[in-house]
Amino acid sequence: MVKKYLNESEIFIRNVEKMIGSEEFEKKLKGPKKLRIKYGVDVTAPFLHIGHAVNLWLMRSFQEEGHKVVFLIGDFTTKIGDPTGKTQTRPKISDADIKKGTKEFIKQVSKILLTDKKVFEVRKNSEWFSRMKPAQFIELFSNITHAQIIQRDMFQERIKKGDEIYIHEMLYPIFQGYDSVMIRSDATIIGSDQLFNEMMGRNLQKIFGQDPQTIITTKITPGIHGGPKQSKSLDNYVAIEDSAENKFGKIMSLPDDLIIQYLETYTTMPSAEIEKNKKELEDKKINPMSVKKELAREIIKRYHSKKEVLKAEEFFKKTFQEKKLPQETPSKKIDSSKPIIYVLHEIGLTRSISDSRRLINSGAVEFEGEIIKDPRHKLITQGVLRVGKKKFVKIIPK
RNA sequence: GGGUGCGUCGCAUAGCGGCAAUUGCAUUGGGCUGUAAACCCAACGUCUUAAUUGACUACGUAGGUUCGAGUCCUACCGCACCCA
Repeated sequence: MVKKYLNESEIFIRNVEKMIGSEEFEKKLKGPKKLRIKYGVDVTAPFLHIGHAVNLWLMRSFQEEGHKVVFLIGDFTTKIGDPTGKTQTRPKISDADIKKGTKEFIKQVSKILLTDKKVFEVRKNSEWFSRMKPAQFIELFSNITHAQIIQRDMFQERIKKGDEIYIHEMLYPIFQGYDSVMIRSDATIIGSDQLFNEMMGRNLQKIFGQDPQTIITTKITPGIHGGPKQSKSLDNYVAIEDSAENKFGKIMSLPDDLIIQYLETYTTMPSAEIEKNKKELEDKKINPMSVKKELAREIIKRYHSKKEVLKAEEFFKKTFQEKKLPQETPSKKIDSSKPIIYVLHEIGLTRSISDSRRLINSGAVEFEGEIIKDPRHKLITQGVLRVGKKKFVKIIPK
């Protein structure tokens, strides 16, 4: 156990779920050499939310002690397709896409990680895989047995159900594992879904005479509606790229019973203070809303300046608590001769004209604070159009 | 290879030949609130009309029977189970 390390570091205690190879890890940390931390990414989906950020903040804490994060782009393996996901499709991906994705990814990551060359290194796994000859691949595969691969729970499930397992899917973990060998990874911080693949890394590292990497998995919290973990497709995330205002709003819509969990996972608020909040919430001494505001401030300040945090809160107050309209909204030019029902659809506030009609009928459409009930109403003056609680567009008629 | 059953709006589910199609969840809007939960109401294919007016498109795919087909028939595709 790395009790020592764990006890010293709150970020560890709060966020780490499991650690494999902790003894070696502690030894290495005590040694003179700086560690190499593998961070494998799929740059075809350059999208990070605060759930991903938990891992990144951990990496950051290592960087601050001089350890290096190796940002590993799985460009070669992307072409195979990771069976971890549900989809079987293998999109063809061009070098240009990879370049673009990498740039975007690093932009988002740099909100958290240091990108100084001393502690940040970018690599691609095509560097080694695309140079390997068939014979070398066979040689690599000969290190791993069938039984080792199919013990993976996902494969077991498929076997039970009588579903197919394709050869390339079985090879994927080997590729990902070999990456650890090639970059001489000392540790990697991952979500538990990647555990199997990274274990393969340990296997291969041992075979190739290296110290196996330590695997650190982090705890997962539910998405902002309380259900499953944050993901893009479920639209239940707070993205790193979201504006401060947006982050604030999303956090305020969080169910009450997640407040404490979110404080622990996504903020650096001292544990003692969290404990205090928890108690006061339980005893109903404090309004959950005010704790939630605190939560929002704490999360946002990790990604934005103090000024922006204040601005976001101000925005929230004005817009939602005092029901005033926000000053800053996207603006769109519209054709003033068209009835509102069409305009709504054209500027993307509604799905279809029928949808516009429904929303108008249910009183969801407001212009400058006045509910519009007539679908044929024409917008001839400039102003803010609002649909539902959250959608605003400033319109400029012409 | 042979047999049986099944494929319906995101998921799940109903549908004796007259159906834009039931119900639950999810979603969206309104109310109550703290852009929380719970709760109440409503909507939930597209376009059109002053108006549920009118039209078009939908029940795995393609044909057929019928005034009329999600519902019956045939073939195909996909899925599940059983036999070999």
